[in-house]
Amino acid sequence: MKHPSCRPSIVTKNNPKCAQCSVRLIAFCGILEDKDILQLETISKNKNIPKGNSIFLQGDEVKTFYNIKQGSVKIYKLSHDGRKQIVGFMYPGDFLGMSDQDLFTYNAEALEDTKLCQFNKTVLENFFLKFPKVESKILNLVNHELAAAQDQIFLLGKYSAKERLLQFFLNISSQREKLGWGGNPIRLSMPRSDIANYLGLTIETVSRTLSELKKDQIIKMIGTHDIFLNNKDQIPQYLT
Amino acid sequence: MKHPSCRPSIVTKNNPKCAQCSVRLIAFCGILEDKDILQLETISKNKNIPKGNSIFLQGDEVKTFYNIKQGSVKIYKLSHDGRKQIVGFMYPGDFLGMSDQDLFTYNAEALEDTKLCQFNKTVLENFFLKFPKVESKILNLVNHELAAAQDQIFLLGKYSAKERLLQFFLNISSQREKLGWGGNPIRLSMPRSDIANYLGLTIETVSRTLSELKKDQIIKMIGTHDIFLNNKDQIPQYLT
DNA sequence: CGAGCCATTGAATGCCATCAATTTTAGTGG
DNA sequence: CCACTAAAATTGATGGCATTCAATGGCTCG
Repeated sequence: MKHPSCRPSIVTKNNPKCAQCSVRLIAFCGILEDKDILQLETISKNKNIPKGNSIFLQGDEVKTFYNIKQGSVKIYKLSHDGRKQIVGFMYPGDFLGMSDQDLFTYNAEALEDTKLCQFNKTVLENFFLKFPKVESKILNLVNHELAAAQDQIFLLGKYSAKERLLQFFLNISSQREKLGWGGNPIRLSMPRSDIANYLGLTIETVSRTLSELKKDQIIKMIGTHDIFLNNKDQIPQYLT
Repeated sequence: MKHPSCRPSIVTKNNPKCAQCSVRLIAFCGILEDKDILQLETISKNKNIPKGNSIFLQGDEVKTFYNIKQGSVKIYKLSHDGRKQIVGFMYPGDFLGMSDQDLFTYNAEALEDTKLCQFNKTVLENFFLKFPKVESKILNLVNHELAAAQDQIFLLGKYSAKERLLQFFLNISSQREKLGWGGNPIRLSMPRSDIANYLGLTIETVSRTLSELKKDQIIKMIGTHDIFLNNKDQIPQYLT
């Protein structure tokens, strides 16, 4: 800490500097013009979540919304008998915390060190009244999430293990492209156990299937978490 | 047609009479007061879809929204190689047609003779500008749909055949209760093939599992489409 | 460099799918 | 109302893909 002007490294601090935010173009705040986004800045706070930490838990009261600026997050549900199912992964630009319930129906946990923009629920809802198009934008994002969930239902209901993994890789690829990063190769920010759980498979099946995909020259792996898709354009044909 | 005042039996006609609509309390229009709902009435049309007919198809342009007044609808996706996956069923009070895309990503088909309230997309979106809380209500409904889709992901990823069927019955039961009908017995408005497809199973497995549930006295069937849940309150414990 | 976790590979089991046949239901017309 | 027919549902026999159980290999990080 060199200068007195440096804030202490607390988890929550003000002044997110929305105007030059890296996810502004794809996030909900992107529909606000420069003059209006200053108002949003005054009601938002930065929050850093270290890898492996929870952002909120199933059963917690919904009183905060989040915007992901950096990192990645897994969303999972627990049944009363302890079974766990990951229902989604979220990435920079995604809006987190919307619910039709008063309590969260799922857990959110950081897969890597993650930076969030945090809003008080009531305050942001009042902000909607002044800028209705912000709420429209969020409706749009939720609809997008719903479409993704329906795709996942298709995957779980009809795809083989090999198809599930390939579809998963393509999803990550297009996610990266949306963020302006390269769509190939891709990086898996989660362990095999999370991939398996998300895809309705076991770790062993994921591992075996990856070995097959490597043998068949469909993918190439650099280490255990970076994957190059060999004929990426050919893959979608035999899915969807 | 006894009186000249009777309209011809066309599929689409005006004057839905929102004020005394049977689904008003649970549908999106329920947040409007009596004086405001008259304005909604002027932009809505009635539409009847006979059993088995499509409401819209995957790839169709999104230019109409629907509100289900009576009947039931199945939502399903097709992959390019012809595989089909039902991703949801919709019932009276549900809002149909929202999308983040310009084209529908799924098909909607009436499971029984169904009555809809129809809105032009652009017109209803302009209506939102005048009554923003209508859009808030729809955001709420979409969030509810998303939560249901996440539940279905859990079901497909972690539940056994027996659990899938029981969960499905409980869902229908609570749907009926929301409509003020009895939650037990329940009526299946779709054939076995649709149940199987929705639950990620085959017709044969559904049939076999139903036989087991009957043998174990967990359900009692009246005909092939009416089901009485014997100890309904006990069932949820061993799910969720 | 070693400990512990994560990933991979192997062998055997099991649940649900597939293939096949029968029974029941529902719809139609005599 | 009943016979007739086609579709839907049920039941049986077999098989396969992914799981489960078990062991080995390979990172990663103190």
